[in-house]
Amino acid sequence: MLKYSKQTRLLLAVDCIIFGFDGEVLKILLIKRGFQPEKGNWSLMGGFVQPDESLDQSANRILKQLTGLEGVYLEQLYTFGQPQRDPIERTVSVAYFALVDIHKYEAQISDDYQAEWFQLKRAPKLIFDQQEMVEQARKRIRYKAAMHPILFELLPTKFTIPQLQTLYESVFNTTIDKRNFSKRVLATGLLIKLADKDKAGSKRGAYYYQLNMQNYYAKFQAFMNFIPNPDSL
Amino acid sequence: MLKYSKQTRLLLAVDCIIFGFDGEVLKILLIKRGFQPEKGNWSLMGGFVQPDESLDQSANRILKQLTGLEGVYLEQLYTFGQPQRDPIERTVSVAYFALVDIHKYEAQISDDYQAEWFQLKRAPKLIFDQQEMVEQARKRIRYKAAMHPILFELLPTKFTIPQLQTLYESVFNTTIDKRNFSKRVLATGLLIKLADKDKAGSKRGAYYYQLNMQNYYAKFQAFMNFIPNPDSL
DNA sequence: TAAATTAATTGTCCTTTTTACAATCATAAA
DNA sequence: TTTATGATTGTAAAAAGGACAATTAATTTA
Repeated sequence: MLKYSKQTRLLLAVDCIIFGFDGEVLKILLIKRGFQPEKGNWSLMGGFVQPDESLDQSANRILKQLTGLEGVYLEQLYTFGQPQRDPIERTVSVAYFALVDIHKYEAQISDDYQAEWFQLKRAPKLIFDQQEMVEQARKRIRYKAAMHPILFELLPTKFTIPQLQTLYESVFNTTIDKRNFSKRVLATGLLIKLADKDKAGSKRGAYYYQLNMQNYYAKFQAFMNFIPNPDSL
Repeated sequence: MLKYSKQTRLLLAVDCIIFGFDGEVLKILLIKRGFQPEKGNWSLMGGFVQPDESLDQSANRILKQLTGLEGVYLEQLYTFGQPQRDPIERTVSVAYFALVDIHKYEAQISDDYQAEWFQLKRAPKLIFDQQEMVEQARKRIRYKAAMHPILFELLPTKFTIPQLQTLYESVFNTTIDKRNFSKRVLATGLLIKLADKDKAGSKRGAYYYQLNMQNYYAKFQAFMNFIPNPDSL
């Protein structure tokens, strides 16, 4: 037996929703699409799955080709397959999302590629069904971040607790009591206090912390509750 | 512009992992594969995505064609795309999982189709990477069921609290204190106590309950915690 | 040099939730 | 009537969560 001869073959694409944090607000990375249709319009990083690569490989390749990003947190999100989602030809797209510390890759991205960070709230309209993809990705990171320590992927190696809190407040579009937040975060045993301070944000300076990688990997699948009232995810 | 002319097209399949509960243990539905390769071996319900149907439609069609099941809880799980997962020809498969009350469809399935229920723990080896699909599906329902009232989809309209507890214990492979379990479940406001009893399980009989559908749909996306120590998902 | 400013850091009390734990009830069978 | 079986219900202690504000460290300003 050689082939499933009577079946129809389809185009398969990968689209990547890349979230980034700069210390202030949550952003997504968009690119000016390089081919027709919709050439020149803002879109997610996308491309077609090649015959010899897995989906994960495809997502990583596309990410690297279009942005230079490598080794970032990347996770399959959902597969979108409405027959008419691409007007040119039926294309099923496997969406991935990535979490990136913006500053870490700042120079690289802006110099070499036509990609640009947009505030998630103020991003331009996207092509095809990509708006829906972004919305699902946003829901997913809220969902995961409410229980798993996933948001650390968006921060630099050294970070302060106020920075961490700003990130959570940004992702969940809420405000959290400072005392309760630091109490909870420290109680996880995920943070190691460092000797030096970040003096950028205040006169007094805030102590840097880094992840306890042992505990981080051990607790990554565990449940925790960083968010006060997670009913509204 | 007519087509993305230079790209390779792939076969796209859908595979369905169907979980069922009979009041005792958690089961999955398998079928004897009807075509080569691996014809006659136990496999998930699968088929190729047709040119004009969405992925959800494809999953529902395949489910109905192979088992007669219709209108059951069906959710996209993950997309599997290792290049060599199908030895005949590269096929990417979008996996779905379904939750079914076994007794409700018992006659239908056994009479009309070559499908059979197996205890999840004692299921035969499956073809290709379907073992991995089942494992992922098992993880997913644990994950979801720990917070969302999804397991009611596995029960008949009328059920007792001991039945519900057996289901949870079966899915999570654990034991739960009876008093605490019923306290929690009743506290959700999801259950309506009925007047009649199920006398099958005991002399005294256990009161039937049914879902309060209002609250059910309202709370389906909400977080709740049915499982004492959900660290081990 | 002192005062003012700014953000970081820390603690307590109260409420709610979770957990551990066992006696009683209803019914059919003996 | 007694017995046996599973269903039902309650309480106290512990843990977690939530509301709430004063103090500290360092720079900037007066």
